[in-house]
Amino acid sequence: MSNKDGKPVLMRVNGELTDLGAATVEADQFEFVFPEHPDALNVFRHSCAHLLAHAVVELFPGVQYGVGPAVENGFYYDFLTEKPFTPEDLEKIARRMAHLAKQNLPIKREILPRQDALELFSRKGQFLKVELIHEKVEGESVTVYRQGDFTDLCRGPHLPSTGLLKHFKLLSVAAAYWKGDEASHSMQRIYGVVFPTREQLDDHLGFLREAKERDHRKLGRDLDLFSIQNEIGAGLVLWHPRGAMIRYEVEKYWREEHLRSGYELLYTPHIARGELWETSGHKGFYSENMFTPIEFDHTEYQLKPMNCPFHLVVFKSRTRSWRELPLRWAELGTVYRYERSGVLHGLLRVRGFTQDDAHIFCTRDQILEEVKELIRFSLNILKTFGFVELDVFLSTRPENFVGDPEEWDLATNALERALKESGVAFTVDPGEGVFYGPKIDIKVKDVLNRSWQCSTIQVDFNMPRRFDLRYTNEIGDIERPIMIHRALLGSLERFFGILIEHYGGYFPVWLAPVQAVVIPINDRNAAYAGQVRNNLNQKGIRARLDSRSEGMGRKIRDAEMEKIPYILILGDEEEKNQDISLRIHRSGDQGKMALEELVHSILKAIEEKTFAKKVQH
RNA sequence: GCCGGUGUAGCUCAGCUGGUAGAGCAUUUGAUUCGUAAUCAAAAGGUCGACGGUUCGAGUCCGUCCACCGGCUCCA
Repeated sequence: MSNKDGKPVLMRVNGELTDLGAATVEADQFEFVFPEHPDALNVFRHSCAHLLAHAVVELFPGVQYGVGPAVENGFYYDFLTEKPFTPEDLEKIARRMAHLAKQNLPIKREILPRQDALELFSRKGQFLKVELIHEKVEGESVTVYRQGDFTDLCRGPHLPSTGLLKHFKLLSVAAAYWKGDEASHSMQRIYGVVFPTREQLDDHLGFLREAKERDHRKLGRDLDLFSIQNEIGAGLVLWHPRGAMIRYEVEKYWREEHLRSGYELLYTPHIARGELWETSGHKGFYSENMFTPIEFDHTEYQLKPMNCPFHLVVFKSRTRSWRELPLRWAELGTVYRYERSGVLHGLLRVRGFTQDDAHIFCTRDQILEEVKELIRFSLNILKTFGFVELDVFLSTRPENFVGDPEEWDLATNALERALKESGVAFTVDPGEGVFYGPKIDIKVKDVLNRSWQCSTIQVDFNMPRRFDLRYTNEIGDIERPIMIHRALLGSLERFFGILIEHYGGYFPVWLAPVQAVVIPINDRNAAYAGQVRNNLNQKGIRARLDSRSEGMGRKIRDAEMEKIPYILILGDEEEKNQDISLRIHRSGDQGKMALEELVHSILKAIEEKTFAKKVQH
């Protein structure tokens, strides 16, 4: 079943992965790489992409193959074809791949003179490859890999033979542009996964199933949290009572934490005059994402895509002293951005959303401390939601930028130092900064180890200049403040989507829309059950009474499916002793206990923002 | 926006080559009063995504649009 037969599949020579068959010269360092080694996985993927192309070329004569790399979770290969592939085609292709793998064809590296390679691919009608050689290959020799009758332009390395590719699955087919260019050919991209062992493949397919089960669009409907409907419009979210409850709790926590950390809150309108967006520059560089202006009273108004201009205008509303800085202003500001129809995706990509925005106005000298504080603050809040593993990126000056390179350096150094002094590991993303300044991005990892962009911290010299912001410094001179933009959760909609998937719909008690359900076993117990429910409500616990004329089993089942953390079951025995029987979702029966004991436990879980836990007697 | 796919009851899905719509779950009502994941029965529920066309007749064929899904590109 597995490849654990002790045979190496690659070599590492002087640190570089190479084919087993490669001629070795003067190796200072040399080791064999076995299938189980993580380095081998990308090669498995890449070789499997070749196998895919091999099968497609055999089955569909006339198809041109483009590029087929290994990617994060598997591999793909792009094909230029008259007719798009159908799901049945995929099955057929997979069968052919298995057949070719079974033949255990040797995969051979060959170096051809440039001219020969060009002729070879021209003869086969593979003009995309000819294009690639012209564009990408420098020098007079071209490396190709050959397996059976199939030859592909490739740098390698590859597995020694196709026989190792046993555990793969083709997942989907989608369109992609040739070389990512919208103006170029539309290609058919086939995605697949491959692993050295059956076990790993099964694990991965299990992961995909799990991810599908957790899809926030499905859970949002099943748990009645939110909807997005045609009648309202694409990308516009309706928060149903249960989703709204969760949002309310998130917002409450968010506000409390901000007030505790020296922020003040702002509220600003959803539209503003067109001139504002000219001053801010958004009309110029952001117009693609802005909705068409509205005109009334001979004045143009614009639905806001950003909150920052409003905050700048508040800053400008009177003179500011250095003694006031830093000013930390936060707003849950709802913005509207036009997104191309094809990119909308549940709560993760919408057209109207509420940013948990904040702008910090400070002096140059304060940037470092403010950023350090922002990092601490962000990590602390993300941790509350169970996001402990993070990927942090520092994005530096892009090619197109505004402002003074010296300011850029100042800001970039401040960000870098803040990260280092905070002891946060990070990766530099060169040239990925916003045009007005460098930024720190924080991506959280959810329970399925998937990465989601949430927080962003951006230093901005540009906006304060455009709005001519000033403050008076210690010696009475006028200076321009620096602005730091930051979103922590990103947007409430997006963050909600991430939370739903992270928790799989099983929210911690403080967020659970319904925290407890009371189930009377018999109509005789209905009055007592009502009392218990009221008692819980009075303690601030969101409890519901299930008084339907249904069996207990049914009510329990429904409560479990609704993912209600605490299920209280009351029959004659409980009523007699004035206690309750507790069931915790996913954990089952917890036995009888006094109501006060349970209330205490629930309130503690709410307070500590944890999941429902077994009660300690 | 682009490429491909999809759109039938609140949800999941049947509906053959055009002849006038069906199941399970959910809902409502009635019966049932039950000890840790589905009690029984009945009823109700759809201008078949929208608009236009072909046809004696369209859920089914054609066109346009809308939305959703998988991607590309872009992004909170």
